[in-house]
Amino acid sequence: MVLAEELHFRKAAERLFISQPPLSRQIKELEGELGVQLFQRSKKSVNLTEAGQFLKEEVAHLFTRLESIKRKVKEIDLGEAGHLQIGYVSSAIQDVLARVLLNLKKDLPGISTSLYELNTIRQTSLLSEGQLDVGIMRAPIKSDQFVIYTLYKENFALLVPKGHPMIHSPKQQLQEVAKEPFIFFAKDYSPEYYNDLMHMCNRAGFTPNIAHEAINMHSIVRLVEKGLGVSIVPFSVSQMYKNLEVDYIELTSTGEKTETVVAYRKDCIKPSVFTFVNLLLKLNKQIME
Amino acid sequence: MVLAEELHFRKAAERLFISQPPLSRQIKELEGELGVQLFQRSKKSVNLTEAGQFLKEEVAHLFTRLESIKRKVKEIDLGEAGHLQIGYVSSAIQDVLARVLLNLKKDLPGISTSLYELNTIRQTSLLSEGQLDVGIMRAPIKSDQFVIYTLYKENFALLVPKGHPMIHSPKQQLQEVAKEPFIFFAKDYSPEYYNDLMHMCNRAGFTPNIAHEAINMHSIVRLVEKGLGVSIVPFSVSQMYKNLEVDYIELTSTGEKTETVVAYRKDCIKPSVFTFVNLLLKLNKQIME
DNA sequence: AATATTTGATACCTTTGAGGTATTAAAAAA
DNA sequence: TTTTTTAATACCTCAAAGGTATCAAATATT
Repeated sequence: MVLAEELHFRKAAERLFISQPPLSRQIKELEGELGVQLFQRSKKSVNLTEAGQFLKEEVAHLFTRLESIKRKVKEIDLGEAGHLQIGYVSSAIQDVLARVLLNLKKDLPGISTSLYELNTIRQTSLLSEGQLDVGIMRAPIKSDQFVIYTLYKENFALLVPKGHPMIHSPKQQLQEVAKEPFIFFAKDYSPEYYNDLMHMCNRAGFTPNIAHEAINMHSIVRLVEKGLGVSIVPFSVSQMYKNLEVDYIELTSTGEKTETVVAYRKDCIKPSVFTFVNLLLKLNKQIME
Repeated sequence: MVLAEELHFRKAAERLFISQPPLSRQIKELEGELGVQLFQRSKKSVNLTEAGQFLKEEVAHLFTRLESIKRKVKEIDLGEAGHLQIGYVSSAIQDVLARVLLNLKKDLPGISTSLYELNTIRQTSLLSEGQLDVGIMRAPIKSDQFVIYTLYKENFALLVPKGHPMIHSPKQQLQEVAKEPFIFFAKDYSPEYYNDLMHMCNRAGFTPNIAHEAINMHSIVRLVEKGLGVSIVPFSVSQMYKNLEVDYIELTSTGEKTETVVAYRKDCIKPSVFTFVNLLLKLNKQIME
């Protein structure tokens, strides 16, 4: 390349900080290896042959490309580039997640993401298989192969259709809806969560009449809105569905709390995962204050 | 690359025909140079990091690209690829040229061409400057810096409008149109050719009355067709404009001939030029027989 | 549980080949 | 004619690529 630019053996050798003879030899060897004459030499001048001209242009492109690859490799290593497979539960407030993604897009455009709405069980298994890089899900997580950070703990809320008599009741205790049909998360789909709710009801002294089961938060709220029953949901869900015809009654007295966490594999070595989780924790902290 | 494929130092070293320790060192040096960890090593397994995975894919592309570049360089060297700047005079039969280009397109798609209709003078100067690789033009060429091959020698023909009385004349000598207006190639545009025609007329005992000058063959034929005069053209032109309302009277008795040649620079080193000229001469010979 | 085997890393030695020096032949400049 | 400049050649030197021996840790085998 340098000789192709200089078209002068001595000057090219100078630029390469070597002496002229080794350069002459290098070029000869290259031509021998390709089986193609690249330079037209005479005592008075050195010129590129057509093949040499072509090779010079192409190799210049290769070098440019190689440099950009090296830059990107460095970015990936620093967690400034990469692709993330992210899972989240439907009940998690998507507010923080959306902010994180906007921030990433603005400051670290090298990081791209794929998002999957998945329940906690599915997320843990996909994380284990390496199909998922990060999961935003609901505690407790039994496995010990994950690094887990709490995003927030919150009370549950009783979810009732708008105009339900209980909102005028003075005590607002869970027992008051013991006789009403309940809408739960499907048991085999999210057993931990199912059990949580069941225990709450039992402690309140009744076994709920489960009229319907659903597999995501949106369906539950819709069913309640249509008057098909009541449900118990994390209180933050009230932020997600403000404009629907439902009411939320925070269950402060039960003492039960639910915890949303972010998790990734202990043996994770994708730098972008750390970038993502750090940003998530930072923005989450800001929102919590 | 080999380690990224094998994910096993010993096996990779084996494939590279070196022992394992130097490979370990090479990888360590590469990682040091990039400042990025590419492999996740443990005693039980070797894996690519995200950065390593990216680098592997990109470098694989670079290698593929490099191979295709080497192939093309070899093709250029063998005259099987390249780009040719070709000049030709408007009076040359384009039949051979068209056949050459079709043959090239079919058998040597790596060779692309740019065609320029130019007079002999312009072609010789562009050839000298290196703006043109090959010229198809009319002899004589004065310069000694070209390799020149004769394509064909031919008689001139008197070009007259269809129905001109001379076609019924028994002798068909040039003198018979001495009084008629002539259409010539512009003198400063193609002086050699102009002089040729002038000498012919002089030898026939008259000085032509030049009513119009034109700068390409097509214009001349059109002007004659419209009855604006007569002209003298190479006989092969009759093959090019068969369907126009003109007649050609071959001037066999004058003894004057015109020669079409192909030329390129003596110091030409573009292999595709030789491919082109050889093909041109071969096809021309076939046509002449 | 004990032993054998396999793995990548380390230390140190060997040798190849990249680079340097001296010089030449030919062309260009003085 | 002399001097300078250029790329090529011959030969030498030494750095760096590769090899050998070995280690420590993890598996596999007994």
